[in-house]
Amino acid sequence: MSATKTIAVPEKPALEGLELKWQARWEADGTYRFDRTRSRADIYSIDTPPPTVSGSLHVGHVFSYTHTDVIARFQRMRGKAVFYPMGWDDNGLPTERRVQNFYGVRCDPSLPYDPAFHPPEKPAKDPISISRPNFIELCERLTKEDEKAFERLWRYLGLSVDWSMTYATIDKRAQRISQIGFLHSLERGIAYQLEAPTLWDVDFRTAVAQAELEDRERDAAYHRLRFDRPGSGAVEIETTRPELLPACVALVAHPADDRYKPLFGHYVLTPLFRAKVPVLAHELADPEKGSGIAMICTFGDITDVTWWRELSLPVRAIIQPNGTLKPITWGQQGWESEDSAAAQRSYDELAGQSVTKARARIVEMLREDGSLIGEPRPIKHNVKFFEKGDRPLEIVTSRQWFIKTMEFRSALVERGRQLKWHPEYMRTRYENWVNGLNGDWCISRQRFFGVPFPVWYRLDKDGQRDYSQPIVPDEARLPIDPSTDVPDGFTAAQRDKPCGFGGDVDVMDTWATSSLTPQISARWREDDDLFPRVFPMDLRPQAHDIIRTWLFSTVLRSHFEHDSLPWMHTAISGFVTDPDRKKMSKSKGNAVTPFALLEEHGSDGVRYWAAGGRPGADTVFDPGQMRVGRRLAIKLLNASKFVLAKPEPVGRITEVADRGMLTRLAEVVKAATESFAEYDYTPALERSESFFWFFCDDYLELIKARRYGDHGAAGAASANSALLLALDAMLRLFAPFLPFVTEEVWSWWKDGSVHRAEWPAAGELLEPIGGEDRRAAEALLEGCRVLGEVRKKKSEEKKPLRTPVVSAIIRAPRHNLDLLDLVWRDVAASGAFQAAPRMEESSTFEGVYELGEPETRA
RNA sequence: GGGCGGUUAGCUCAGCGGUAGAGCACCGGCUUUACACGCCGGCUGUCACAGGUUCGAUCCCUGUACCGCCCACCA
Repeated sequence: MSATKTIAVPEKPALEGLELKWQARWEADGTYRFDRTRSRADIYSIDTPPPTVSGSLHVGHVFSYTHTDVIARFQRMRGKAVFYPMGWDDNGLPTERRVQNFYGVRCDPSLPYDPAFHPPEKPAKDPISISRPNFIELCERLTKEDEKAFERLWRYLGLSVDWSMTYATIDKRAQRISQIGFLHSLERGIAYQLEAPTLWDVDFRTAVAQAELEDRERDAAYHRLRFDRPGSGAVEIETTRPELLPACVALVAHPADDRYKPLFGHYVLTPLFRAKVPVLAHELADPEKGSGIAMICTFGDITDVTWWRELSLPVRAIIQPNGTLKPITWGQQGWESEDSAAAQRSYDELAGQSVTKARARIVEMLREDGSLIGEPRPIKHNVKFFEKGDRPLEIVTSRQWFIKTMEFRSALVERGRQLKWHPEYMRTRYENWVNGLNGDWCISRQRFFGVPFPVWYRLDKDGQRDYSQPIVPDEARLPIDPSTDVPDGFTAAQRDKPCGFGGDVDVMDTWATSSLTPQISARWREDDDLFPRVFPMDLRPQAHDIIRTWLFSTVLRSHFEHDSLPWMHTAISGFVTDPDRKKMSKSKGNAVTPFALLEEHGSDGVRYWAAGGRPGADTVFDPGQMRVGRRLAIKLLNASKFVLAKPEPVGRITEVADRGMLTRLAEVVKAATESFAEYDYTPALERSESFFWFFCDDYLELIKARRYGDHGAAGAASANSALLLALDAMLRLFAPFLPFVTEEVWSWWKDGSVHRAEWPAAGELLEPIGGEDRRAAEALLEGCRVLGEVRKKKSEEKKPLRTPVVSAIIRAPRHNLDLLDLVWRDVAASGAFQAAPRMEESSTFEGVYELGEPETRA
């Protein structure tokens, strides 16, 4: 504990300005600096979520980052050296999109770098095309500014981050570690490259991963189409995507479906295009759906991919990366038709069109042709979208990098079971996700602002790339950019020349970097002293929406790379919801600017509201709770002022009320410590808070007169000593939640920071009174009960509280009367009893109080 | 379709085998030498519904309904 210094209490304590005052002091004093000389057992390390800097922070961030900070502060006070870095997620699509809009530019990788380029003051109407290096410069420039704004907010909120340890997911270290991680995966055979049907966003023109999908309900329609059977009759199928008819390669029905059994192995002709396609059997076909027989196209959805693979079908791909239908010459290899000329005529109407336009056109043609049976039947159904995208995903065949996940699913579930989840039930989300994986993790993106794949390919004499044996750099060279760096043994002049080399043009999925945040912040393969001190880490805090992405991928990478979990605990925050239970978000227009909130309610007030959200629980945005928190902080100022106003004399704690109060506080300390240790910070706050209000409203009122010396020096000394002990402990109990006000009060009478002080222990409160005093605690409550009765009486008679009680009869069981006797002098003083009451033994509780006239004051 | 949470006072939530709790809101009072950014007091509930276990259920079990979320191969 810090030494007591000269007490200096401000005349009018206030919350205003505490945020700026104390964040500056903490920075100057290095209060939250990580001590890297400590051993692993004495360190508590946190894998802080790097917020996406290309958006603004919203109240949800304030909420969940407060949870982490509360835990960090508790661990620090328990004597741990807390490793609490901050990262910025500036890598990836959100930044690209923001840069495009902010500066009015588009990246065109075919353009050369222009060193003289400056973006216009205001974005032009039509986007300016700029080179990839110019584009990346703008990304870096804008994210730097965003990061500054974020840091300002975090400091104002009071996050006890060590600001000397920041990282960004696009910085050199993150690039290097991402590339090392990738090369290790390549060596281990975990990473592989494949040309295959891939989920594809036609607006961003990139592959995306399963984890980045979301379902959205869209209007669609069933179109019933007739496929002729050469020679005899026809088959009718239903489809929501008639524009994919030219890509149809087969029909499929369930093997047990008697309606279609006779057709299996036979051929039918597609309408308009007259392509001969087989009728096949597969168990995924659902007899209940549509007509019970479906057309397989390459590719309309993931089921098509499964059928195509399992039934060994050919490819007839028509969707181009930009989402339009590609030109086809009918009659050639792979595009056979019974009537190529007619097929060509029909298809020419569609080629070059977007999916939507092609659909409208083909429906007209099918109607004219007579192949459309009846009219389309409108339905609503769920369609897969890239979570950041605006148009439904397509499936496009392309060459991508993958990380194996499918064959490790059971090992990954097992890792999830080793991890301690807070709350426990969030583990189910993880297991659902792992068990539901339907393909390996696609980690390559056809974008610009990301970590490049550190590989090159040899070109043969025709200039064709040899993907079978990528050229990789030594680890010492990393990070590299294969589009500008040259592999060993080649010269720059050989780039993209026959018999020369070419660089991989893709960048990594942002999660391929984010999945390594523990390694990045712990400086893996760079600082061999630091890494083992903090890794595997203690805590991963995050929100539940990214269990399937960030949490999963981090567990995966650590499993392969270190054969361990990346951390022991994960604390999952809920969302902030608006009063209608909807998630608050910018896109829904209901988000609130966090800085304004902090200024209005004070950071401590906002933190108080946030700390009321238990791990995992969605929490309603509630300014009312922020006001309650602010009130609590103000109360702390004033109660502390009272305690510190006259802290003399001190001495032995002999009075029953004082001993009872300390006994009760010790219980609170024990309970708070236990729940905090289980990452359940909310009850710790609740218990502390309710004790504090009891302390102010009842205990202080009870002992006030004695404390002023009305009953002699010994009584005053007992009160003062108990008050000081209690205040000291309460400030520390509140310090993780209300860092500003507790530090302010601490500074009035102690050296050093409350945030470096030791977490309170029950013993420090009980030792001065010779151990727990249960009887005193009960007596204190008994005194409060009588005091409450007197207050009620005065309130009912609408008289001031200082109105004297001229006579009283108190009826209660013997036991209670004895207890009351122990604290009677304090009760009499605070209740303004003018005479001793008549105590009557009774099995029930009753108090009869006769009030006098309040003294008129001069 | 599978799963996970939830349903307690007007609102936000705690409690989780022994006669229902807090804060906010509301109503009524009070210049009380820490605080009017305050203090005191009051009002408010078939603890979603139906069964079961138990001496006793808001709490445990089964089912139902509704709300939120996650997952799924939604032609």
